[in-house]
Amino acid sequence: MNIYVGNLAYGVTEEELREAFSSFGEVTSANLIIDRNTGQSKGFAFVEMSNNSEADAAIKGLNDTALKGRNIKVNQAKPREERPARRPRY
DNA sequence: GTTGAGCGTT
Repeated sequence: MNIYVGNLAYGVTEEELREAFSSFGEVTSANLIIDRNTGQSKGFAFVEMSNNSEADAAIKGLNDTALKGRNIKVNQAKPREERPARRPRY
């Protein structure tokens, strides 16, 4: 179960996300999205949990709750969009 | 400041 976490404060880390979600169940992985160009957080992240019922509980329990001073948005993540591959010149 | 990456042809 992949979980999308948006509206994050820039100061939030993957560890903090993992801790927050681990209180609802086992966190398989936490992935805080960082802009590759600026090196700054994009303000959202993805948390993967092994048990989907626990994940659902985490979504309900953490959605729209304060984290580092900002209310986070938690939802089931959509499949990552495949980026257009750059192709060789004709 | 809300849906992810990087390799740098996948």
